[in-house]
Amino acid sequence: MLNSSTTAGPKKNCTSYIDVPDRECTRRLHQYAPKALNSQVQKAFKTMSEIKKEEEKSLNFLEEIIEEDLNRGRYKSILTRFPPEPNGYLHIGHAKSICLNFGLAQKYGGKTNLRFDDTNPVTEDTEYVDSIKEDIQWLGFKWARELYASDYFEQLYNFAIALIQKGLAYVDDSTSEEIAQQKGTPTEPGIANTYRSRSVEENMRLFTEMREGKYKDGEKVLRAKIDLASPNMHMRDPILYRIKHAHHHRTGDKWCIYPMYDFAHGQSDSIENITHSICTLEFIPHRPLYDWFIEKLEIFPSHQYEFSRLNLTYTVMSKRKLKQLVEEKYVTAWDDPRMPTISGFRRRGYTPRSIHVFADKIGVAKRENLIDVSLLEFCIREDLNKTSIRRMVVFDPLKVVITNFEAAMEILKGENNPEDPHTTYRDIPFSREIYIEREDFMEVAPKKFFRLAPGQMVRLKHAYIIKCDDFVKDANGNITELQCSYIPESKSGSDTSGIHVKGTLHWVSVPHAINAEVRLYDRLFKVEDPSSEEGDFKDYINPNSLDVVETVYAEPALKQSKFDDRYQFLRKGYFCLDKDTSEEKLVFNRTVTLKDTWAKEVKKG
RNA sequence: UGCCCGAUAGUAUAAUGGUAGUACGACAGAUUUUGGUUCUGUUUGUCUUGGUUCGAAUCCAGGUCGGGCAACCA
Repeated sequence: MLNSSTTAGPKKNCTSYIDVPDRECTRRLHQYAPKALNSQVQKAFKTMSEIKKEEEKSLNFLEEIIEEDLNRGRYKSILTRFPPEPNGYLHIGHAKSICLNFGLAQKYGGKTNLRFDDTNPVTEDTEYVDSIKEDIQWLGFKWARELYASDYFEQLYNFAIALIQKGLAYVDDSTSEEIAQQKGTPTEPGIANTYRSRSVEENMRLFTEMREGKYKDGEKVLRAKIDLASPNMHMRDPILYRIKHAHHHRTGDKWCIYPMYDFAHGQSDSIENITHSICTLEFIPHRPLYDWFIEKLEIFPSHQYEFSRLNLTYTVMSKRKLKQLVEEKYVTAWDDPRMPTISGFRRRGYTPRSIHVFADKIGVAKRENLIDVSLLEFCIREDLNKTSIRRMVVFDPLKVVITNFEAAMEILKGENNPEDPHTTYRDIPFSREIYIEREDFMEVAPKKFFRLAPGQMVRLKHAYIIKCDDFVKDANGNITELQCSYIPESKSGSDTSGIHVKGTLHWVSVPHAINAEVRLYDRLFKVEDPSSEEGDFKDYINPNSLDVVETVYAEPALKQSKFDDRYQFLRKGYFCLDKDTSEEKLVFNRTVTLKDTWAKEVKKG
């Protein structure tokens, strides 16, 4: 017998017996290593703990479930599905679900079906089917099979017949108001009507006639016979089929009865042998029904698991609200770069990789959340910093004359991407007249202003150090021109001047500049969580979410811009070409700004 | 006031009875020919009250707060 005081704690497995001294050792290292040990030991210690972390990379609750199912031999491989209703465009919340469903299958060597939940013909359209497929493909995922709930209409109809014959479904002639009333409330049980006791034969006849089109919309429904007193409202004889004489985008006019979500989704999962049917939290109360159909029909037991949907600060995420923004012209379209739709992010310049990383970083859990949009911005900056092509573009020009520059022009070299060790270079023309950003000059500069001011020096990126000798004002007192001298020995890459300046400015040569339009986007809403505010969410729309600068001045290399390219306009932000670009005009979208600690400094005063 | 779900730094997310950690943010510093990047450091947390236990974020009970459910929507 072991001493109970030493064995009482650890249970479950014996490794904790070993863990205790190990943990104690780790604790001591934590306590003493930083001060007592030299840096090399600290480094080694850190590496070890990092390795440990790699190995112990924790699983989210879905991964845990799947691993257990696989380990226990419940399934040989997993099959997930992404089941959108084609009644709108996909948003970043769907991207989370897509990354989850496809990502889980990839991780565990399984597959994922794309299944359109097209059971309501009046809201759905092929336009949406196409956009959904495009968005998933853009994210880089491949579905195993492209399926439609409507493919199963005949099968689902037979399931309904089976329930009727088991005495588990009946045709109800009540109006929707009557049904709602008879359902009771969460605190009062529902009451049965006379239709509930119809015979199997009568139900069979009536349901057949429903299918044949003998009745008008709303005249009859098929209901499951479960429990009108259930504390779960979804179990109070839910509607299975309703009559809709409507044209379906795939089945045309073949059907005039359509299954409800609850009668279609679980059975579709079952027909496809989906092992893990993952949906959002609001479907939790539907799960008993999902299981009830599977049990009563004795079909493949798919299982439903729920996770919390994504919410992002300064935007809205419901299809209904997004639709409203489009229809009421608060934005130009579903793919307006301010929209949180996948197509909006795509047009704005987000990369699939940045969205994958984002989806990974936010994790998966079952609690309500509101993710700070700065995390998404971090993800896209991190990606674009490594991959984007650097260019110089002046948005608000101030002319600078380099008074001692005598040549007509000089060609300078600029690296296309300093983050890339194998970077290539482009030519940048330099001349006597250049534009700099108006905000980069101040007549009277505060202490920490590292830019141009009378008598002050700055470096022109990829070029020379210049000194501001004088400035010219017009009649209204506006500064119209700067007169500077350059230091010939200070050329980038071969600077022998010995001069050190704190500021570096982007610029373009006046005679070589090309024009473009840039569209600067800000958050769509003024408040973090528009949906939780009083009144209409549209009252909180940011009126300055779009700032169009019709003419900016860009270095000539930008003339060769391609739609797939991503640019960093030095000191300005990340940009990409917009589809509104024409022969006459280049149009760029600002994907995201650069981090700007100077702006913060200024704000602080 | 029925049923269901949830609660860990500002925001997310780990720790599965034994070190409360990570990321983003914020702040400070170093580096920098982008006030970018990179690097370093600092900051802040287990909803509450009891109980079980040598030991509780974790298990149990009560409470509080948040969310969902009464569509012929999904």
